[in-house]
Amino acid sequence: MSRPAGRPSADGGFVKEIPPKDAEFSDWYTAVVLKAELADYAPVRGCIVVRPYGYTIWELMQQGLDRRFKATGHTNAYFPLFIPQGFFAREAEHVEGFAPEIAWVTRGGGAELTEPLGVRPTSETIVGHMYARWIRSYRDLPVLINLWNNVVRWEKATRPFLRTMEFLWQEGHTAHRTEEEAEAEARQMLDVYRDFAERDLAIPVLAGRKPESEKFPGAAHSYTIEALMPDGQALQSGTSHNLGQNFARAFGIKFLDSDNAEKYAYTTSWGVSWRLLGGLIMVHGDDRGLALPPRVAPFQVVIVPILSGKERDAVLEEARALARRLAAAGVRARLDDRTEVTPGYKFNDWEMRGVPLRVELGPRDLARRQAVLVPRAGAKDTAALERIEAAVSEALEAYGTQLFHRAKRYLDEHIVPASTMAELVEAIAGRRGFVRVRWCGAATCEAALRQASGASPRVIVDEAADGACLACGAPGTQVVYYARAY
RNA sequence: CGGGGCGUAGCGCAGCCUGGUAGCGCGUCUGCUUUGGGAGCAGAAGGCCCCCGGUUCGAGUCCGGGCGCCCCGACCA
Repeated sequence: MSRPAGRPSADGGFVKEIPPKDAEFSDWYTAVVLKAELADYAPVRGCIVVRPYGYTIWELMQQGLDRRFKATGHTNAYFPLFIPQGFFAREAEHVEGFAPEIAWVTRGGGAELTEPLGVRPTSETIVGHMYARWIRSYRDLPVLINLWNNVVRWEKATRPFLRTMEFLWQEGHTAHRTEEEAEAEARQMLDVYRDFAERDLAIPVLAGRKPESEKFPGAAHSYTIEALMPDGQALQSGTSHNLGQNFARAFGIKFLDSDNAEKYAYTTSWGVSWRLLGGLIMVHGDDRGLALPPRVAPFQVVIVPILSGKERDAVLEEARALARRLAAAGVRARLDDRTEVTPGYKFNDWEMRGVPLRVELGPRDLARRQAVLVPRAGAKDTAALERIEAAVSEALEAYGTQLFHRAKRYLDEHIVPASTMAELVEAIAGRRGFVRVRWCGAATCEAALRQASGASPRVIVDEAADGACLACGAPGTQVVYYARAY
Protein backbone atom coordinates (compact mmCIF):
# COMPACT_ATOMS: atom_id res chain seq x y z
CA MET A 1 0.00 0.00 0.00
CA SER A 2 2.91 2.35 0.42
CA ARG A 3 3.89 4.60 -2.42
CA PRO A 4 5.40 8.04 -2.86
CA ALA A 5 2.97 10.83 -2.09
CA GLY A 6 1.67 12.75 -5.02
CA ARG A 7 3.15 10.52 -7.68
CA PRO A 8 1.45 11.32 -10.95
CA SER A 9 -0.66 8.55 -12.39
CA ALA A 10 0.31 6.73 -15.53
CA ASP A 11 -1.56 8.85 -18.03
CA GLY A 12 0.27 11.95 -16.86
CA GLY A 13 -2.92 13.15 -15.24
CA PHE A 14 -3.22 15.06 -12.04
CA VAL A 15 -5.23 12.77 -9.86
CA LYS A 16 -3.01 12.15 -6.89
CA GLU A 17 -2.88 9.18 -4.61
CA ILE A 18 -4.45 6.74 -7.02
CA PRO A 19 -2.00 4.06 -8.18
CA PRO A 20 -1.92 3.20 -11.88
CA LYS A 21 -4.76 0.81 -12.73
CA ASP A 22 -2.73 -1.55 -14.90
CA ALA A 23 0.27 -2.00 -12.66
CA GLU A 24 -1.37 -2.09 -9.21
CA PHE A 25 -4.93 -3.13 -9.86
CA SER A 26 -5.89 -4.12 -6.32
CA ASP A 27 -4.46 -0.99 -4.76
CA TRP A 28 -6.05 1.07 -7.51
CA TYR A 29 -9.47 -0.39 -6.71
CA THR A 30 -9.18 0.30 -3.00
CA ALA A 31 -7.94 3.83 -3.62
CA VAL A 32 -10.84 4.64 -5.94
CA VAL A 33 -13.39 3.34 -3.43
CA LEU A 34 -11.90 5.48 -0.66
CA LYS A 35 -10.95 8.61 -2.61
CA ALA A 36 -14.23 8.85 -4.50
CA GLU A 37 -15.92 8.50 -1.10
CA LEU A 38 -18.00 5.53 -2.14
CA ALA A 39 -17.28 3.62 1.06
CA ASP A 40 -14.99 3.45 4.05
CA TYR A 41 -13.85 0.61 6.27
CA ALA A 42 -16.06 -0.03 9.27
CA PRO A 43 -14.71 -0.86 12.73
CA VAL A 44 -15.88 -4.43 12.18
CA ARG A 45 -13.78 -6.84 10.18
CA GLY A 46 -14.99 -7.35 6.66
CA CYS A 47 -17.69 -4.69 6.87
CA ILE A 48 -17.91 -1.36 5.11
CA VAL A 49 -19.74 1.90 5.56
CA VAL A 50 -21.30 3.00 2.31
CA ARG A 51 -20.98 6.75 2.13
CA PRO A 52 -23.62 9.04 0.62
CA TYR A 53 -22.03 9.21 -2.83
CA GLY A 54 -21.70 5.43 -3.03
CA TYR A 55 -25.13 4.86 -1.56
CA THR A 56 -26.71 7.18 -4.13
CA ILE A 57 -25.24 5.01 -6.87
CA TRP A 58 -26.74 1.98 -5.15
CA GLU A 59 -30.11 3.72 -4.93
CA LEU A 60 -30.02 4.46 -8.65
CA MET A 61 -29.14 0.82 -9.29
CA GLN A 62 -32.04 -0.23 -7.09
CA GLN A 63 -34.39 1.98 -9.06
CA GLY A 64 -33.26 0.53 -12.38
CA LEU A 65 -33.77 -3.00 -11.09
CA ASP A 66 -36.95 -2.36 -9.15
CA ARG A 67 -38.60 -0.80 -12.19
CA ARG A 68 -37.81 -3.95 -14.15
CA PHE A 69 -39.06 -6.22 -11.36
CA LYS A 70 -42.36 -4.36 -11.19
CA ALA A 71 -42.67 -4.44 -14.97
CA THR A 72 -42.45 -8.24 -14.82
CA GLY A 73 -45.16 -8.51 -12.20
CA HIS A 74 -43.21 -8.67 -8.94
CA THR A 75 -43.95 -6.85 -5.71
CA ASN A 76 -41.70 -6.10 -2.75
CA ALA A 77 -42.07 -7.48 0.76
CA TYR A 78 -39.92 -7.92 3.85
CA PHE A 79 -38.87 -11.04 5.75
CA PRO A 80 -36.98 -11.27 9.08
CA LEU A 81 -33.24 -11.04 9.53
CA PHE A 82 -33.28 -13.97 11.97
CA ILE A 83 -33.93 -17.50 10.86
CA PRO A 84 -34.61 -20.38 13.30
CA GLN A 85 -31.75 -22.86 13.33
CA GLY A 86 -33.95 -25.75 12.36
CA PHE A 87 -34.94 -24.16 9.06
CA PHE A 88 -31.48 -24.48 7.59
CA ALA A 89 -31.37 -28.24 8.07
CA ARG A 90 -34.47 -28.96 6.03
CA GLU A 91 -32.78 -28.82 2.65
CA ALA A 92 -29.66 -31.01 2.67
CA GLU A 93 -27.61 -29.31 -0.03
CA HIS A 94 -28.60 -25.89 1.21
CA VAL A 95 -27.41 -26.46 4.77
CA GLU A 96 -24.19 -27.99 3.56
CA GLY A 97 -23.52 -25.04 1.28
CA PHE A 98 -24.20 -22.31 3.81
CA ALA A 99 -23.37 -23.83 7.20
CA PRO A 100 -19.80 -22.48 7.38
CA GLU A 101 -20.94 -18.94 6.59
CA ILE A 102 -23.85 -18.48 8.97
CA ALA A 103 -23.52 -16.12 11.92
CA TRP A 104 -25.45 -17.32 14.96
CA VAL A 105 -27.26 -15.41 17.66
CA THR A 106 -27.26 -17.51 20.82
CA ARG A 107 -28.08 -14.94 23.47
CA GLY A 108 -30.75 -12.29 23.76
CA GLY A 109 -32.48 -10.43 26.54
CA GLY A 110 -29.68 -11.45 28.86
CA ALA A 111 -30.41 -15.13 28.49
CA GLU A 112 -29.39 -18.11 26.36
CA LEU A 113 -31.87 -18.74 23.54
CA THR A 114 -33.65 -22.09 23.45
CA GLU A 115 -33.04 -22.26 19.71
CA PRO A 116 -30.19 -20.28 18.15
CA LEU A 117 -31.14 -17.83 15.41
CA GLY A 118 -29.13 -17.70 12.22
CA VAL A 119 -28.53 -14.33 10.62
CA ARG A 120 -29.86 -14.83 7.10
CA PRO A 121 -27.22 -15.60 4.47
CA THR A 122 -30.18 -15.74 2.05
CA SER A 123 -33.89 -16.25 2.69
CA GLU A 124 -35.00 -19.37 0.82
CA THR A 125 -35.80 -21.22 4.02
CA ILE A 126 -37.90 -18.65 5.79
CA VAL A 127 -39.60 -17.68 2.55
CA GLY A 128 -40.36 -21.35 1.96
CA HIS A 129 -41.88 -21.60 5.41
CA MET A 130 -44.21 -18.69 4.77
CA TYR A 131 -45.12 -19.75 1.23
CA ALA A 132 -46.25 -23.08 2.67
CA ARG A 133 -48.76 -21.17 4.79
CA TRP A 134 -49.93 -18.87 2.04
CA ILE A 135 -50.34 -21.26 -0.85
CA ARG A 136 -53.37 -23.58 -0.89
CA SER A 137 -54.67 -23.64 -4.44
CA TYR A 138 -53.36 -23.33 -7.96
CA ARG A 139 -55.34 -20.08 -7.91
CA ASP A 140 -52.82 -18.73 -5.35
CA LEU A 141 -50.03 -19.14 -7.90
CA PRO A 142 -47.77 -17.72 -9.03
CA VAL A 143 -46.38 -15.87 -6.04
CA LEU A 144 -43.94 -13.23 -7.27
CA ILE A 145 -42.13 -11.47 -4.42
CA ASN A 146 -38.88 -9.58 -4.22
CA LEU A 147 -36.96 -8.62 -1.09
CA TRP A 148 -34.55 -5.71 -0.73
CA ASN A 149 -32.48 -6.48 2.33
CA ASN A 150 -29.10 -7.17 3.88
CA VAL A 151 -27.54 -10.58 4.38
CA VAL A 152 -24.51 -11.81 6.32
CA ARG A 153 -22.00 -14.42 5.24
CA TRP A 154 -18.95 -15.09 7.39
CA GLU A 155 -16.31 -14.60 4.73
CA LYS A 156 -12.61 -15.17 5.27
CA ALA A 157 -11.27 -12.70 2.77
CA THR A 158 -13.20 -9.53 2.10
CA ARG A 159 -12.98 -6.56 -0.25
CA PRO A 160 -15.19 -3.47 -0.39
CA PHE A 161 -18.38 -4.22 -2.38
CA LEU A 162 -16.92 -7.33 -4.03
CA ARG A 163 -17.09 -9.54 -0.95
CA THR A 164 -18.15 -8.16 2.40
CA MET A 165 -19.48 -9.99 5.43
CA GLU A 166 -22.67 -7.99 5.37
CA PHE A 167 -24.00 -6.82 2.05
CA LEU A 168 -27.08 -5.25 0.52
CA TRP A 169 -28.87 -7.03 -2.29
CA GLN A 170 -32.22 -8.07 -3.56
CA GLU A 171 -33.53 -11.60 -3.55
CA GLY A 172 -36.53 -12.54 -5.61
CA HIS A 173 -38.56 -15.56 -4.53
CA THR A 174 -41.30 -16.99 -6.66
CA ALA A 175 -43.55 -20.03 -6.56
CA HIS A 176 -45.20 -21.57 -9.60
CA ARG A 177 -47.69 -24.19 -10.62
CA THR A 178 -45.54 -25.92 -13.19
CA GLU A 179 -41.92 -26.72 -13.85
CA GLU A 180 -42.11 -24.91 -17.17
CA GLU A 181 -43.39 -21.75 -15.55
CA ALA A 182 -40.62 -21.75 -12.95
CA GLU A 183 -38.03 -22.32 -15.63
CA ALA A 184 -39.42 -19.43 -17.67
CA GLU A 185 -39.29 -17.22 -14.59
CA ALA A 186 -35.67 -18.07 -13.85
CA ARG A 187 -34.68 -17.37 -17.44
CA GLN A 188 -36.71 -14.19 -17.60
CA MET A 189 -35.00 -12.75 -14.52
CA LEU A 190 -31.59 -13.65 -15.89
CA ASP A 191 -32.50 -11.62 -18.94
CA VAL A 192 -33.63 -8.74 -16.72
CA TYR A 193 -30.20 -8.80 -15.08
CA ARG A 194 -28.42 -8.90 -18.41
CA ASP A 195 -30.48 -5.98 -19.67
CA PHE A 196 -29.82 -3.97 -16.54
CA ALA A 197 -26.09 -4.67 -16.55
CA GLU A 198 -25.69 -3.75 -20.19
CA ARG A 199 -28.04 -0.78 -20.45
CA ASP A 200 -27.80 0.89 -17.04
CA LEU A 201 -24.30 -0.13 -15.98
CA ALA A 202 -22.77 -0.38 -19.46
CA ILE A 203 -21.26 -3.71 -18.45
CA PRO A 204 -21.40 -6.43 -21.11
CA VAL A 205 -21.87 -9.94 -19.74
CA LEU A 206 -21.88 -13.59 -20.72
CA ALA A 207 -25.21 -15.11 -19.79
CA GLY A 208 -26.00 -18.77 -19.42
CA ARG A 209 -26.25 -21.76 -17.12
CA LYS A 210 -24.01 -22.68 -14.20
CA PRO A 211 -22.35 -26.08 -14.27
CA GLU A 212 -23.50 -28.51 -11.58
CA SER A 213 -20.42 -27.84 -9.45
CA GLU A 214 -21.10 -24.12 -9.30
CA LYS A 215 -24.84 -24.05 -8.79
CA PHE A 216 -26.64 -22.60 -5.79
CA PRO A 217 -26.92 -25.04 -2.86
CA GLY A 218 -30.39 -26.53 -3.17
CA ALA A 219 -31.10 -25.44 -6.73
CA ALA A 220 -32.14 -27.74 -9.56
CA HIS A 221 -30.02 -25.53 -11.74
CA SER A 222 -28.66 -22.00 -11.76
CA TYR A 223 -28.21 -19.29 -14.35
CA THR A 224 -25.62 -16.54 -14.21
CA ILE A 225 -24.38 -13.39 -15.82
CA GLU A 226 -20.59 -13.15 -15.77
CA ALA A 227 -18.65 -9.96 -16.40
CA LEU A 228 -14.94 -9.68 -17.16
CA MET A 229 -12.75 -7.49 -15.00
CA PRO A 230 -9.61 -5.72 -16.25
CA ASP A 231 -7.35 -8.18 -14.41
CA GLY A 232 -8.75 -11.01 -16.49
CA GLN A 233 -10.92 -12.44 -13.72
CA ALA A 234 -14.62 -13.12 -14.04
CA LEU A 235 -17.11 -11.49 -11.72
CA GLN A 236 -20.33 -13.39 -11.08
CA SER A 237 -22.68 -10.46 -11.32
CA GLY A 238 -26.12 -11.95 -10.93
CA THR A 239 -27.69 -15.35 -10.52
CA SER A 240 -31.10 -16.82 -11.09
CA HIS A 241 -32.06 -20.25 -9.79
CA ASN A 242 -34.67 -22.76 -10.74
CA LEU A 243 -35.12 -24.48 -7.40
CA GLY A 244 -37.36 -27.21 -8.78
CA GLN A 245 -39.42 -28.76 -5.99
CA ASN A 246 -36.47 -28.99 -3.59
CA PHE A 247 -37.55 -26.21 -1.26
CA ALA A 248 -41.23 -26.95 -1.80
CA ARG A 249 -40.68 -30.48 -0.50
CA ALA A 250 -38.47 -29.28 2.35
CA PHE A 251 -41.02 -26.72 3.55
CA GLY A 252 -44.26 -28.27 2.42
CA ILE A 253 -45.27 -25.76 -0.25
CA LYS A 254 -48.24 -27.74 -1.63
CA PHE A 255 -51.35 -26.78 -3.54
CA LEU A 256 -54.46 -28.40 -4.90
CA ASP A 257 -54.33 -28.31 -8.67
CA SER A 258 -57.31 -28.08 -11.00
CA ASP A 259 -57.25 -31.87 -11.36
CA ASN A 260 -57.94 -32.08 -7.62
CA ALA A 261 -54.47 -33.56 -6.96
CA GLU A 262 -52.17 -32.17 -4.27
CA LYS A 263 -48.85 -31.11 -5.79
CA TYR A 264 -45.62 -29.45 -4.71
CA ALA A 265 -45.00 -26.00 -6.14
CA TYR A 266 -41.92 -25.13 -8.19
CA THR A 267 -39.92 -22.23 -6.84
CA THR A 268 -37.20 -19.89 -8.06
CA SER A 269 -34.88 -17.37 -6.49
CA TRP A 270 -32.68 -14.72 -8.06
CA GLY A 271 -30.42 -12.00 -6.78
CA VAL A 272 -27.92 -9.27 -7.42
CA SER A 273 -25.95 -7.40 -4.81
CA TRP A 274 -23.87 -4.27 -4.44
CA ARG A 275 -21.10 -6.42 -5.85
CA LEU A 276 -22.36 -4.97 -9.14
CA LEU A 277 -21.11 -1.63 -7.87
CA GLY A 278 -17.68 -3.16 -7.43
CA GLY A 279 -17.85 -4.42 -11.00
CA LEU A 280 -18.87 -0.98 -12.19
CA ILE A 281 -15.83 0.57 -10.54
CA MET A 282 -13.44 -1.95 -12.04
CA VAL A 283 -14.85 -2.06 -15.55
CA HIS A 284 -15.09 1.67 -16.26
CA GLY A 285 -12.59 3.33 -13.92
CA ASP A 286 -9.18 4.50 -15.02
CA ASP A 287 -6.03 6.17 -13.70
CA ARG A 288 -7.98 9.33 -13.05
CA GLY A 289 -10.43 7.51 -10.82
CA LEU A 290 -14.05 6.48 -11.08
CA ALA A 291 -16.06 6.65 -14.31
CA LEU A 292 -19.82 6.32 -14.07
CA PRO A 293 -22.36 5.53 -16.75
CA PRO A 294 -24.99 8.31 -16.82
CA ARG A 295 -27.91 6.18 -15.64
CA VAL A 296 -26.37 5.49 -12.25
CA ALA A 297 -24.30 8.65 -11.81
CA PRO A 298 -25.44 10.65 -8.75
CA PHE A 299 -24.49 13.77 -10.70
CA GLN A 300 -24.73 13.33 -14.43
CA VAL A 301 -23.48 16.84 -15.02
CA VAL A 302 -21.33 19.16 -12.97
CA ILE A 303 -21.45 22.83 -13.82
CA VAL A 304 -18.21 24.68 -13.14
CA PRO A 305 -18.53 28.46 -13.36
CA ILE A 306 -15.37 30.42 -14.06
CA LEU A 307 -15.72 33.20 -11.53
CA SER A 308 -13.15 35.78 -12.53
CA GLY A 309 -13.11 39.51 -12.91
CA LYS A 310 -16.12 41.76 -13.21
CA GLU A 311 -18.32 39.17 -14.88
CA ARG A 312 -18.35 37.15 -11.70
CA ASP A 313 -21.96 37.80 -10.68
CA ALA A 314 -23.33 37.49 -14.20
CA VAL A 315 -21.56 34.16 -14.71
CA LEU A 316 -22.78 32.79 -11.41
CA GLU A 317 -26.33 33.87 -12.14
CA GLU A 318 -26.29 32.22 -15.56
CA ALA A 319 -24.75 29.07 -14.07
CA ARG A 320 -27.57 28.87 -11.55
CA ALA A 321 -30.11 29.30 -14.30
CA LEU A 322 -28.37 26.55 -16.21
CA ALA A 323 -28.58 24.20 -13.23
CA ARG A 324 -32.30 24.90 -12.89
CA ARG A 325 -32.93 24.31 -16.57
CA LEU A 326 -31.08 21.00 -16.56
CA ALA A 327 -32.89 19.85 -13.43
CA ALA A 328 -36.20 20.77 -15.06
CA ALA A 329 -35.16 18.66 -18.05
CA GLY A 330 -34.67 15.66 -15.75
CA VAL A 331 -30.89 15.83 -15.63
CA ARG A 332 -29.11 15.28 -12.32
CA ALA A 333 -27.00 18.43 -12.41
CA ARG A 334 -24.78 19.86 -9.71
CA LEU A 335 -23.51 23.41 -9.63
CA ASP A 336 -20.04 23.58 -8.09
CA ASP A 337 -19.92 27.18 -6.94
CA ARG A 338 -17.22 26.69 -4.34
CA THR A 339 -14.96 29.72 -4.18
CA GLU A 340 -12.20 28.12 -2.13
CA VAL A 341 -10.91 25.93 -4.92
CA THR A 342 -9.93 26.78 -8.48
CA PRO A 343 -11.73 25.53 -11.58
CA GLY A 344 -8.78 23.27 -12.37
CA TYR A 345 -9.14 21.60 -9.02
CA LYS A 346 -12.84 21.05 -9.63
CA PHE A 347 -12.17 19.50 -13.03
CA ASN A 348 -9.88 16.92 -11.51
CA ASP A 349 -12.06 16.39 -8.48
CA TRP A 350 -15.20 15.57 -10.45
CA GLU A 351 -13.35 13.41 -12.93
CA MET A 352 -12.00 11.42 -10.00
CA ARG A 353 -15.58 11.00 -8.78
CA GLY A 354 -16.70 9.80 -12.17
CA VAL A 355 -19.14 12.51 -13.24
CA PRO A 356 -19.95 11.81 -16.91
CA LEU A 357 -20.17 15.37 -18.18
CA ARG A 358 -18.77 18.73 -17.20
CA VAL A 359 -20.26 22.03 -18.29
CA GLU A 360 -17.97 25.04 -18.02
CA LEU A 361 -19.34 28.55 -18.09
CA GLY A 362 -17.05 31.58 -18.05
CA PRO A 363 -17.08 35.23 -19.10
CA ARG A 364 -16.04 34.39 -22.65
CA ASP A 365 -18.86 31.84 -22.96
CA LEU A 366 -21.36 34.27 -21.55
CA ALA A 367 -20.41 36.81 -24.21
CA ARG A 368 -20.99 34.18 -26.90
CA ARG A 369 -24.13 32.74 -25.28
CA GLN A 370 -22.56 29.30 -25.13
CA ALA A 371 -21.19 26.75 -22.66
CA VAL A 372 -18.26 24.37 -22.86
CA LEU A 373 -19.17 20.67 -22.68
CA VAL A 374 -16.53 18.13 -21.70
CA PRO A 375 -17.30 14.42 -21.35
CA ARG A 376 -15.16 12.81 -18.66
CA ALA A 377 -11.72 12.19 -20.13
CA GLY A 378 -12.99 13.50 -23.45
CA ALA A 379 -12.52 16.49 -25.70
CA LYS A 380 -13.99 19.95 -25.16
CA ASP A 381 -16.94 21.03 -27.23
CA THR A 382 -19.27 24.00 -27.12
CA ALA A 383 -23.03 24.27 -27.21
CA ALA A 384 -25.34 27.28 -27.52
CA LEU A 385 -27.05 28.10 -24.23
CA GLU A 386 -30.39 28.08 -26.06
CA ARG A 387 -30.19 24.37 -26.68
CA ILE A 388 -28.17 23.29 -23.66
CA GLU A 389 -30.73 20.68 -22.54
CA ALA A 390 -30.59 18.89 -25.87
CA ALA A 391 -26.81 19.16 -26.11
CA VAL A 392 -26.36 17.76 -22.61
CA SER A 393 -28.73 14.88 -23.17
CA GLU A 394 -27.00 13.99 -26.44
CA ALA A 395 -23.58 14.15 -24.79
CA LEU A 396 -24.72 11.92 -21.93
CA GLU A 397 -26.20 9.39 -24.30
CA ALA A 398 -23.02 9.34 -26.36
CA TYR A 399 -20.87 8.97 -23.28
CA GLY A 400 -22.87 6.02 -21.97
CA THR A 401 -22.74 4.33 -25.35
CA GLN A 402 -19.01 4.88 -25.52
CA LEU A 403 -18.49 3.29 -22.10
CA PHE A 404 -20.47 0.22 -23.11
CA HIS A 405 -18.72 -0.21 -26.43
CA ARG A 406 -15.31 0.14 -24.87
CA ALA A 407 -16.17 -2.51 -22.30
CA LYS A 408 -17.73 -4.72 -24.98
CA ARG A 409 -14.63 -4.50 -27.14
CA TYR A 410 -12.51 -5.44 -24.15
CA LEU A 411 -14.71 -8.45 -23.40
CA ASP A 412 -14.71 -9.59 -27.03
CA GLU A 413 -10.94 -9.28 -27.24
CA HIS A 414 -10.54 -11.31 -24.08
CA ILE A 415 -12.55 -14.33 -25.02
CA VAL A 416 -10.06 -16.82 -26.33
CA PRO A 417 -10.85 -20.22 -27.81
CA ALA A 418 -9.00 -23.31 -26.63
CA SER A 419 -8.78 -26.43 -28.75
CA THR A 420 -6.61 -28.34 -26.32
CA MET A 421 -6.15 -28.61 -22.59
CA ALA A 422 -2.71 -27.00 -23.01
CA GLU A 423 -4.24 -23.97 -24.67
CA LEU A 424 -6.68 -23.61 -21.81
CA VAL A 425 -3.91 -23.79 -19.24
CA GLU A 426 -1.79 -21.30 -21.14
CA ALA A 427 -4.61 -18.80 -21.62
CA ILE A 428 -5.56 -18.91 -17.94
CA ALA A 429 -1.93 -18.57 -16.86
CA GLY A 430 -1.67 -15.51 -19.10
CA ARG A 431 -4.76 -14.03 -17.44
CA ARG A 432 -6.30 -13.41 -20.78
CA GLY A 433 -9.92 -13.58 -19.68
CA PHE A 434 -12.63 -16.05 -20.63
CA VAL A 435 -11.47 -19.20 -22.32
CA ARG A 436 -13.98 -20.94 -24.57
CA VAL A 437 -13.92 -24.66 -23.88
CA ARG A 438 -15.72 -27.59 -25.46
CA TRP A 439 -16.93 -30.11 -22.94
CA CYS A 440 -18.63 -33.50 -23.03
CA GLY A 441 -20.68 -32.82 -19.91
CA ALA A 442 -18.98 -35.35 -17.63
CA ALA A 443 -18.18 -34.21 -14.11
CA THR A 444 -14.83 -36.01 -14.20
CA CYS A 445 -13.81 -34.03 -17.26
CA GLU A 446 -14.90 -30.79 -15.62
CA ALA A 447 -12.80 -31.62 -12.57
CA ALA A 448 -9.82 -32.40 -14.79
CA LEU A 449 -10.11 -29.09 -16.65
CA ARG A 450 -10.47 -27.22 -13.38
CA GLN A 451 -7.51 -28.99 -11.85
CA ALA A 452 -5.23 -28.45 -14.81
CA SER A 453 -6.03 -24.79 -15.36
CA GLY A 454 -6.69 -23.44 -11.88
CA ALA A 455 -9.77 -21.79 -13.36
CA SER A 456 -13.42 -22.61 -12.88
CA PRO A 457 -16.21 -23.14 -15.39
CA ARG A 458 -18.10 -19.86 -15.12
CA VAL A 459 -20.96 -20.29 -17.54
CA ILE A 460 -22.38 -22.74 -20.07
CA VAL A 461 -23.70 -20.79 -23.01
CA ASP A 462 -26.37 -21.71 -25.48
CA GLU A 463 -24.03 -22.69 -28.27
CA ALA A 464 -23.38 -25.96 -30.05
CA ALA A 465 -20.00 -27.53 -29.33
CA ASP A 466 -17.92 -27.54 -32.51
CA GLY A 467 -15.48 -30.32 -31.66
CA ALA A 468 -14.21 -32.73 -29.06
CA CYS A 469 -14.19 -32.38 -25.28
CA LEU A 470 -10.87 -30.87 -24.23
CA ALA A 471 -10.47 -33.34 -21.41
CA CYS A 472 -11.44 -36.75 -22.81
CA GLY A 473 -11.68 -36.30 -26.57
CA ALA A 474 -15.26 -37.57 -26.69
CA PRO A 475 -17.67 -35.51 -28.76
CA GLY A 476 -18.29 -32.16 -27.10
CA THR A 477 -21.87 -31.38 -26.15
CA GLN A 478 -21.51 -27.97 -24.52
CA VAL A 479 -19.53 -24.76 -24.70
CA VAL A 480 -18.24 -23.56 -21.36
CA TYR A 481 -16.35 -20.39 -20.57
CA TYR A 482 -13.59 -20.87 -18.05
CA ALA A 483 -11.93 -18.10 -16.08
CA ARG A 484 -10.36 -17.33 -12.79
CA ALA A 485 -13.10 -15.82 -10.67
CA TYR A 486 -13.63 -13.35 -7.88
C1' C B 1 -7.20 -20.60 6.49
C1' G B 2 -1.50 -20.57 4.88
C1' G B 3 2.75 -17.29 3.34
C1' G B 4 4.41 -12.17 3.12
C1' G B 5 3.86 -6.82 4.19
C1' C B 6 1.92 -2.69 6.92
C1' G B 7 -0.58 0.10 11.37
C1' U B 8 2.97 7.30 13.74
C1' A B 9 -1.75 14.37 12.60
C1' G B 10 -7.45 14.05 7.88
C1' C B 11 -4.13 11.68 3.59
C1' G B 12 0.93 9.95 2.05
C1' C B 13 5.27 8.94 4.79
C1' A B 14 10.19 9.44 7.89
C1' G B 15 11.78 8.27 12.85
C1' C B 16 12.47 2.10 15.24
C1' C B 17 18.31 -1.19 13.66
C1' U B 18 21.60 1.73 18.08
C1' G B 19 15.49 3.49 24.00
C1' G B 20 16.15 9.92 26.13
C1' U B 21 11.80 17.02 23.84
C1' A B 22 6.88 13.86 18.01
C1' G B 23 8.96 15.12 12.45
C1' C B 24 8.24 16.14 6.82
C1' G B 25 4.96 16.92 2.44
C1' C B 26 -0.05 17.56 1.19
C1' G B 27 -4.57 18.83 3.31
C1' U B 28 -7.31 21.83 7.30
C1' C B 29 -8.21 26.88 9.76
C1' U B 30 -7.53 32.65 9.62
C1' G B 31 -6.29 36.94 6.58
C1' C B 32 -5.12 39.16 1.93
C1' U B 33 -4.38 38.43 -3.25
C1' U B 34 -6.36 34.85 -6.88
C1' U B 35 -9.79 31.64 -10.20
C1' G B 36 -10.62 28.75 -18.44
C1' G B 37 -6.72 21.78 -16.00
C1' G B 38 -4.78 20.44 -8.66
C1' A B 39 -3.14 29.11 -7.15
C1' G B 40 0.40 32.52 -4.07
C1' C B 41 2.08 34.85 0.43
C1' A B 42 1.77 35.27 5.80
C1' G B 43 0.17 33.18 10.31
C1' A B 44 -2.15 29.05 13.15
C1' A B 45 -4.36 24.62 14.81
C1' G B 46 -3.99 19.47 14.75
C1' G B 47 -0.97 13.20 18.07
C1' C B 48 -4.05 7.18 23.20
C1' C B 49 2.74 6.76 17.73
C1' C B 50 -3.55 0.33 16.56
C1' C B 51 -4.70 -2.23 21.55
C1' C B 52 -3.13 -5.03 26.06
C1' G B 53 0.85 -6.69 28.89
C1' G B 54 6.28 -7.10 29.87
C1' U B 55 11.60 -5.24 30.20
C1' U B 56 13.69 -0.41 31.73
C1' C B 57 15.00 5.30 35.69
C1' G B 58 12.65 6.09 30.86
C1' A B 59 9.29 2.60 25.22
C1' G B 60 6.85 5.28 18.91
C1' U B 61 11.60 2.47 19.22
C1' C B 62 13.13 -3.73 22.59
C1' C B 63 10.05 -8.51 24.00
C1' G B 64 5.15 -11.34 24.23
C1' G B 65 0.03 -11.55 22.98
C1' G B 66 -4.15 -9.57 20.44
C1' C B 67 -6.89 -6.57 16.64
C1' G B 68 -7.21 -4.43 11.83
C1' C B 69 -5.82 -3.51 6.73
C1' C B 70 -3.18 -4.83 2.12
C1' C B 71 -0.79 -8.43 -1.33
C1' C B 72 -0.18 -13.65 -3.08
C1' G B 73 -2.41 -18.41 -2.60
C1' A B 74 -6.28 -21.85 -0.83
C1' C B 75 -11.48 -22.09 0.15
C1' C B 76 -16.35 -20.27 -1.03
C1' A B 77 -22.10 -18.09 -2.89
